[in-house]
Amino acid sequence: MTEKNLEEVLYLLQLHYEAYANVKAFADKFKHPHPTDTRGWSQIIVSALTGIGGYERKKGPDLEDGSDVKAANCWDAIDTPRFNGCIKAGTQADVANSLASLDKMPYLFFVMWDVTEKTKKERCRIWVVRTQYDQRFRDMADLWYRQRAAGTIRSDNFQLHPPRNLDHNVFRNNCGVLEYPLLFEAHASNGKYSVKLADPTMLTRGCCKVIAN
DNA sequence: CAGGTTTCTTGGCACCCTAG
DNA sequence: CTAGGGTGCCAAGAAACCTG
Repeated sequence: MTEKNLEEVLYLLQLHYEAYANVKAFADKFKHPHPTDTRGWSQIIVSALTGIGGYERKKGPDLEDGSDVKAANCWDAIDTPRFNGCIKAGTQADVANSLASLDKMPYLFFVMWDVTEKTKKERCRIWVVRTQYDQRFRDMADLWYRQRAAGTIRSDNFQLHPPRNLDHNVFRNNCGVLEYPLLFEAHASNGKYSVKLADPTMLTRGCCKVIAN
């Protein structure tokens, strides 16, 4: 996460914002959803930030080192945005349905677009979980996998509820309420982004903290 | 408000067909 | 036989829909 990385990320965030802002008037006028590709933009921005390239073939992980990127966009969302399918379950992968899926993955990145709590500035935040080492996260995932194995949970969709339009870092679900390591944050003021936080130590030492169970 | 479920889109890939 | 085009199915992921 060098200055060069941050410069590139800012440029991409700016592109993303302008693409959104420019097309939104037309999306509204013709009553279509805005065509921003949250997944695609998020993956590129995470690569720009961390230097970890994409996984060239589309199936499998998102990044070349086996990491995954989850994305959610609150701008003009109809429903409550959240992170869907954060950990593998019910898929064909041989490690699906257990913590083994986390052992194969160095990082799990969460990218969310929302607005700041008080001033309502457009914002992009990126959290990172070190899936192989983060014991609090693994405990929570393990609880979910065990409830699913036991039939208490029937869904394959592991969901996390992020802090939408709120200035904190707590993601919730019934298996654990944790504070997540914030890697990056940028705000737009009058349509111009600036970096509010970029903390590369989260890639080596970040850990979730238990807020409640 | 959490979360289960459905919808919609995209890309990979196997398979089939045909022209050369 | 081989290269290339066409097609249809499957997996994945985010957003929307819905329920208690």
